[in-house]
Amino acid sequence: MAAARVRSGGRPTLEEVAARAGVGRGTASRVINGSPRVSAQTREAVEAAVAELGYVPNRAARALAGNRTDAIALVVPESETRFFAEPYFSDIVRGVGAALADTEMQLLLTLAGNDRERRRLAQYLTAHRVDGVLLVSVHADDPLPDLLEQLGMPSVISGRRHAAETLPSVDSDNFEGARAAVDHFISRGRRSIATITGRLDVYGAQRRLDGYRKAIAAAGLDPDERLIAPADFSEEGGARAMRELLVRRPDVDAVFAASDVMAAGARQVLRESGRRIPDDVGLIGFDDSAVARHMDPPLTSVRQPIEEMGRTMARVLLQEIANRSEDRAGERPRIVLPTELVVRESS
Amino acid sequence: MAAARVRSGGRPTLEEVAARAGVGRGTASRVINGSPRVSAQTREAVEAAVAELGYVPNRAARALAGNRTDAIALVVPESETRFFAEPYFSDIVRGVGAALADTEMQLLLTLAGNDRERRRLAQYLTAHRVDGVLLVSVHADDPLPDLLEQLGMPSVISGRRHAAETLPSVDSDNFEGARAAVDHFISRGRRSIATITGRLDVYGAQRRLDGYRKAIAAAGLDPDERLIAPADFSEEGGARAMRELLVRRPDVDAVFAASDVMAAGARQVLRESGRRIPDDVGLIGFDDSAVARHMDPPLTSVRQPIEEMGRTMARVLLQEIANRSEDRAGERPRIVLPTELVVRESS
DNA sequence: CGTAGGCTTGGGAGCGCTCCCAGGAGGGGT
DNA sequence: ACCCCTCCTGGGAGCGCTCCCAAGCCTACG
Repeated sequence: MAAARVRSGGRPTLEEVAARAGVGRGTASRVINGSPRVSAQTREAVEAAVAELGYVPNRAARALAGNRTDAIALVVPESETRFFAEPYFSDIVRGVGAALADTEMQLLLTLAGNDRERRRLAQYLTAHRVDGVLLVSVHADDPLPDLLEQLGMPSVISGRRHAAETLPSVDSDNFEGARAAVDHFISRGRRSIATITGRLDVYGAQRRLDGYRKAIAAAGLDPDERLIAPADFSEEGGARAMRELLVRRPDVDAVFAASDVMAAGARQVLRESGRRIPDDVGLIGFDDSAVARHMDPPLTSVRQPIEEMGRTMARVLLQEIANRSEDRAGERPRIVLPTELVVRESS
Repeated sequence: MAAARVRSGGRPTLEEVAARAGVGRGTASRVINGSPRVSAQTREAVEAAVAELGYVPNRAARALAGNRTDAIALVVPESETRFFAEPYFSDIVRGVGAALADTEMQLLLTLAGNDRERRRLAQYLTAHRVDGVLLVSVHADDPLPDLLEQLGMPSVISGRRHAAETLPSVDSDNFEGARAAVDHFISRGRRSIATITGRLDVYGAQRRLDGYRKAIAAAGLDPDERLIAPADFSEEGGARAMRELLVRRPDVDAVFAASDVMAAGARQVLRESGRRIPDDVGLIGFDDSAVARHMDPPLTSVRQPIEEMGRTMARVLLQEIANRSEDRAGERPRIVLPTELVVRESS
């Protein structure tokens, strides 16, 4: 008895839609998944039935039968606190969200602070089945990317771990951004240009330093190592580095900090030392975050198109997922988006 | 041939675990789900097999068979931008995350700005099957809560829509918080105490106003309506309201703003008008957010235990879900958490 | 007029799990 | 010694869908 199988309560199933449209289950499925191998007439009938019944496919059933989940994870190596504090992450999420907006794809946020958690995560991700993973703010010795690669999980990384990144990646042009900042100082007649670096085990931080060096060298300035102060992307770290710089080279007349937050720390120290910005010392940050706009004076900063990076990462990942299921050989895209110097009063 | 069913590639299934442990599928399932009706010996054998095979249950299969998803949605009526900008949301998420940490429950963030989206969302949520929904920052005429209630979806609301809220809710004591703020002003000898309200279609904002009125009346002060300026929780709104207040009652000597952000707007205007805080005018905010601590002077503010609200909401929701599946009658908990006045220099 | 080939179509098999029933093994009471 | 419970256990049924095979239909061509 076919009718017996069509229960009336609860949510409609594919079977019910098919019955209503007077077609088979397979055909109904084809229509719903946009297969071209359906006659126009049939398609219409099924679509009508879907509308009338308010049918929405059951995600779990789909996942089970189709061996996919229509979900991707964004893995952030941070605690909730920092995740929400850093505008970087929210911009990424916004971009990813935008790229996924007209997709069925669902976004899972996964915060995993330490390596142990991240190791477990790999298993977890493959078991709970997401179709792909976006990795953000990964440091060089993170085990997760390799684990995911071994497990054959499509992944995209923001930035990269090192020059020979094997995963598909989306990065901004840290090198050129840094160079532009230093060139800007040079064009304004600054000569003792220092830099405060981020953690150098982060590839992007290294590239910013490379860009700084390149610009100094290209201008024929003295490449004094005392003008390079390492820090850790934190405000306090920026302040500490600035103090060192003032001791080592009191004549410094420009500082390129590898993040706005570090620039904020540096600014504080410069103030306390009685130096005026930009009159005595020019200051440039990196990220062009809200911090930069609200600083006093407003901070010149290298803008990264973070939201676009998020959008691009999502697109690349979707492509990777499609490639894999079609068994096509992927060519591991490695995308670099341009940065832009936003000039304000601090330089 | 039993062995034929046990494929070796891919992730292990329950069946494989059961075979390895030398028990039936049902028994293995019982162990994994912590049923008490298993002998200690059997339990050990299964647990060993799980460990050896690195078995992790397939979520989709579970969801399909068990008609549940082990996932709940946090629905935020905001765009990504505001979601990340407001510390309120991050605290809620942190609390919810904490409550869910040692659960299998997964958290889905769903941002839906307008009513149309929210209407679709109800269907979406029931179809994609989450087990329950957390609603945050809902305004009085939002269709979503009623829709969810009709659909029988367990839901918990933060704050409430009106005095006769039907959904389980977790709120902070807005009334007492406001009253404490005004009482504090009164105890310091302030007499012309104004308030800047939030959007009054938000129940909490209304209650803060009620608390203000109550305190004014209790102290026998003149309840001048010109001391009440409505705004919308935004910084700009706070500034605008403050300007109005200064025109209507230039003698104002204290302002209770229904949010820290509005207090920030008010502060700006007070400064511009040449008034000193707290010497000429006392200022108190609401939320005790980071803004309050970093303001100059540091802002006295009414602290809401937002993170705890998140934690409580999650707990209540888990209870609701459990109740429903056990068909127990729920008594619709309505929880109100205490607020606390954090006194700083601005008052 | 026969047949090959292209389109559509229906529906069986199976994804991995939970639910539940029935059956076997003990244990205690009379 | 017998019966009735209780406790554990195995495995069938089925969740709603996708995949895929085979069958039906039609057109076009020899």
